[in-house]
Amino acid sequence: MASKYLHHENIKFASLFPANVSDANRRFATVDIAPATDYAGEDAVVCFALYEKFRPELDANEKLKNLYEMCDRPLMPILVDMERNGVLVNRGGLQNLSSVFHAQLENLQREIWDLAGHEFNIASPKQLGTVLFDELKLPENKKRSTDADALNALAEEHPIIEKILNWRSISKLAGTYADALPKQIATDGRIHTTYMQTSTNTGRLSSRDPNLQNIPIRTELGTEIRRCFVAPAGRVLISVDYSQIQLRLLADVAHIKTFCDTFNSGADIHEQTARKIFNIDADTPVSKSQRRAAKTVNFSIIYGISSFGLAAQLGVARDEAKKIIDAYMAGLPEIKKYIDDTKKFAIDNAYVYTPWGRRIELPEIKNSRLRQYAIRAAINAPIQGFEADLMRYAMVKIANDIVRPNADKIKMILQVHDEIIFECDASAADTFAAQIKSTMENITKLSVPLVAESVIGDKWDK
DNA sequence: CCCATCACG
DNA sequence: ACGTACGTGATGGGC
Repeated sequence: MASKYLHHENIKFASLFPANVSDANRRFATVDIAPATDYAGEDAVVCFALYEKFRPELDANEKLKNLYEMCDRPLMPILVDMERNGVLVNRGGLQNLSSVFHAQLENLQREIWDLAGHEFNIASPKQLGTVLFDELKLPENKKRSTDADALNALAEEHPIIEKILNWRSISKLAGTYADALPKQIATDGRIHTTYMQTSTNTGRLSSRDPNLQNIPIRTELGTEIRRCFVAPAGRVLISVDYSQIQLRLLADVAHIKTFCDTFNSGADIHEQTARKIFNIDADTPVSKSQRRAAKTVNFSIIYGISSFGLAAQLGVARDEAKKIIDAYMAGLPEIKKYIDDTKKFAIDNAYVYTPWGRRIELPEIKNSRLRQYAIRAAINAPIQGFEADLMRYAMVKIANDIVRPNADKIKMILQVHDEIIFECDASAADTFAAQIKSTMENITKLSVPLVAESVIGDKWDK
């Protein structure tokens, strides 16, 4: 297959004609790619200033059209540029990791087979289930699941569990990244993903062939994969990400006074939440485990809470989780109102809006079997969708104001939902990083500050 | 081809 | 009584 970045027309079609895009979205594909400088001028600022005030006299279709003109259409040529730019990859680094991973997998496999008493395919959930539940007689869960949650619950039961978990995680890193990514490196030494602008329900982008929005970071070994994404000699990578953006947007969208106060004062939102749900006074320190639990609770709100789900996530009894939720809701009445109002709107209309007018369809809310799922999606959609609106507009503004006028010094190369990554001349990195951070923080004015953090390095390992 | 699993935000 | 956290994409197993 020819390198797609050499074929401009193919990139355009890859970006705009995703195979699975609905007919309703195919109109996007008919738009000519035009220079982004044609869009998002003063009109856009006025337009979004109106959105921020939720002006009821603005017609919803007019808002949607404006959002398209300001955020979605001008983003197309920017995504084309990002796909053409690609990201430089350290092929040798990935190959070294691959060798290390496969050696570790061999050793772990031998140990696992010894403990099981025979050879079997560890990657097969069916065969693994037979070994764990039938032969070793470990306690079964209801679906005989062998996923990480299920295995962690069995960790004390048998030494084989820890080794399987370890094998699984290394197998993932090897198969999906260390082995697969080198095959995607083009003749210029770079990986050129394809960004999908119309494949998510919320307005986020997605990335495929390969997906560069799920490069590992959460484990030490995973970070080694990420460190293989590099800058050429004399250049650096700048990563700028929004800090806790979804919780900030929830605070704004749902008008949660105490959240707004916390963010405006610069205090730690998860620590404040811990004080509320565990009733800790201002003079007593919040423990790490209390803060971690509070963080889980805050996220559970964004995703649509249930005491059962929270109990599973926190590893506590269901009535304990219910007590935590009750304490939380009692201290933050606006959250209950936001959830109730959003739920009612979604059930009545089968869609919800973001503050900037992006309309997110929820047809499954009419299906009694899928309704609960759709209600949780409805609670999350205005927040995740608003994040997407802000990111799209930030990308348009940064492309217009910073990247295009300095195309010889800086390129936008990646986007990962709340983060944008640039490659630029090392000598100019500090200046550009400050400009980008400022553009992102001032992309709109909300009742909470938006905070962005930048990291500069010769590798992508913020 | 679907499913289970797991990488990311 | 029921099921039970939002949004994605890639992989290998197994029918």
